[in-house]
Amino acid sequence: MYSQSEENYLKVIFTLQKAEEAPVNTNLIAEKLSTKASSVTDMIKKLSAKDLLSYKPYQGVKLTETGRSIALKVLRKHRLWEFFLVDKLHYKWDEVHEIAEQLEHVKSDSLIDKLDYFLGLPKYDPHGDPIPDKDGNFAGEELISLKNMEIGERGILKGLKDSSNVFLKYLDRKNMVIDDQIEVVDIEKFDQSVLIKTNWETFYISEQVAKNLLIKRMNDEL
Amino acid sequence: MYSQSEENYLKVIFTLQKAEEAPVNTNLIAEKLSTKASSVTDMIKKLSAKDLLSYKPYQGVKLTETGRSIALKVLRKHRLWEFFLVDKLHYKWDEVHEIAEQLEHVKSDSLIDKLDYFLGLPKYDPHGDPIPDKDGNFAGEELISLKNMEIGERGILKGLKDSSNVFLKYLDRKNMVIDDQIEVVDIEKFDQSVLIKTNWETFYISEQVAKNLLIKRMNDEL
DNA sequence: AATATTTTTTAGTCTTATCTAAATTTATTT
DNA sequence: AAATAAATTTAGATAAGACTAAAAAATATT
Ligand SMILES: [Mn+2]
Ligand SMILES: [Mn+2]
Ligand SMILES: [Mn+2]
Ligand SMILES: [Mn+2]
Repeated sequence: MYSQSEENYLKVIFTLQKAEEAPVNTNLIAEKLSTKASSVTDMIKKLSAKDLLSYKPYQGVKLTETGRSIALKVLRKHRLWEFFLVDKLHYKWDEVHEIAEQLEHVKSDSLIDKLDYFLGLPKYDPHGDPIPDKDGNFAGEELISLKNMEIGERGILKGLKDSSNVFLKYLDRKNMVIDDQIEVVDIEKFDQSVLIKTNWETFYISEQVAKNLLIKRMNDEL
Repeated sequence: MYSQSEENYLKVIFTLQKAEEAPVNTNLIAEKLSTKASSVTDMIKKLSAKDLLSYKPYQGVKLTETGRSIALKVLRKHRLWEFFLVDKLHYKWDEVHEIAEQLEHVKSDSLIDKLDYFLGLPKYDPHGDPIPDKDGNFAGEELISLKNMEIGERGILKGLKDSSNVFLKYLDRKNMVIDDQIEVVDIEKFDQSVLIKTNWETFYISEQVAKNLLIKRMNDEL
């Protein structure tokens, strides 16, 4: 069994490792966990001694297979609980993260699989993030940032790069939800803002917003 | 916000205080929490400094109103989660306590009320223990121990004094569940064992078992 | 190549919650 | 009323996880 703190480190390192390919550095981890670099070094040593990650001083860390599989389990729990909170308790998508941060640490071999079944084996959490299954396999669709789409292309909003509450609330105000169809109508040369057309309206979003929307391209042949 | 440890102390002191009326003594708390008396003294001082209980050295402790209301909240959470685990995830009643011990410490003002509503505002947990409502009010029925019933009396099994897994499994083997009707057919003079009649069979239970079954008397006029 | 800056690690401290062993207080016997 | 036993508290230690300040290593700049 691993402590809450250990689990949080593994989870954060996993997501950082996913984003950048290189070894994950101390300061980044510290920032994501709102702690200090020295604390990170301490914990890194502990996790390294337990063979959950490999670590060369000053060279950053990389999860081992064991470390990765623990991180995936925590992520699975986090996302399933988020789904539960939204789908069954009718929370809004910007209200569930903090609660899931706590629920993800509940220890029980059977609990999460029973919850998964109860929820109908969902594939994505309320923010469009894929939920790893029992064996740690993701629903692997390659999503691209809306920023990388060209004029005329269409796709479906499937996930978010940024899931901060302030961004979630912005999307709420724009009435944008996961699974919306989106078409790129125009891209403003000056500031890279994007004119998009949803099922209901056509409006501009900033480059920063476009960057954080993950789209599943629609192949027009289907 | 209170730590898990603080919440566990308050909860245990509350239930002990309920059983015996006198101030709760150190050793009892230590035993219930599987810890040492010296640790209990330490924590007691901390809780006393926070005005959650009153404490005179060597004289045991008594919860303050604040302490009591926190204990009730924890109990409410514990029992609602147990209900969720049995009713929605289909756990058996002897499998839920350990998981609920963890879930009861999840912090969120809205979560437990939403869960309560989702579950249909249940009044009793799977072991027949009353679930305090939002304002800390119990469903107050006075239950009596089956041991105190007389020959010929009838009643309904509504709760257990002992909810240990070994007892719960015993009841499973006897096919006894909450809300069963029970009639006292005879009481053996020699060892106080009780011959009871349920809807399906008639059989003997030991005095010790009788002591731990809580019955709602059936007033025959209704 | 030498210097300056940034990143990371080490050293030492703190808090929370435990523990063991010893001292103290209260309760029970003789 | 002593003496003995039991319950409780104190004293001192330990472990996890965090922090600040200082040292060391790696990068970047002149
Ligand atoms: Mn989240
Ligand atoms: Mn999410
Ligand atoms: Mn329980
Ligand atoms: Mn219960």
